[in-house]
Amino acid sequence: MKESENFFEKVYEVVRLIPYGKVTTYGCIAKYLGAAKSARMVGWAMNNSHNLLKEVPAHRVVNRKGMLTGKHHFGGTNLMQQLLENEGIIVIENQIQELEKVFWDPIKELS
DNA sequence: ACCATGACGTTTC
DNA sequence: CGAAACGCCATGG
Repeated sequence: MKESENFFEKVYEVVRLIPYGKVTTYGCIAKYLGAAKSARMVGWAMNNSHNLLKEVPAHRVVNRKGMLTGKHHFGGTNLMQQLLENEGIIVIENQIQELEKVFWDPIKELS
C-alpha cells in the first residue's frame, strides 16, 4: 500500500461520517475527494474496506440510482437491505425509496 | 506493457 | 422514456 491509502482512508472517513438513517452515493464521495471521475474507485475502496480492521458502514453508500448494487458483497444475502431498513430507510427490490429524503451530501453537509 | 474487470456516472441512440 | 455504449481510474493477471 502507498499514499493511495490516503484516498481510501478519505473515503472511509466520509462514509463513517454518514449520519444514522442517511445514505450517500459513490459519485458524491468521489467528487468530495476531488476525484469525481473516479466513482468506481470509491466502490473499489469499499470492496477493500472488508480488509480494514475498522468496519465501514458501506451499506449507507449506494449508487446514483439508490440501488443496492453492492448488497451482494455484504455476504450474498439481504444483510445490506436489513441494515438500511433497520435505520428507517425504506428499501424495495434493492432500491432505496425516498432517496432524496435520506440522501446525505458530504459536500453540502461538510462544506 | 497490454488486456480484462469493477460496490459508477454521464451521454447517446 | 428506456436501454446500450462509452468514458474514467485503479488493480490484477
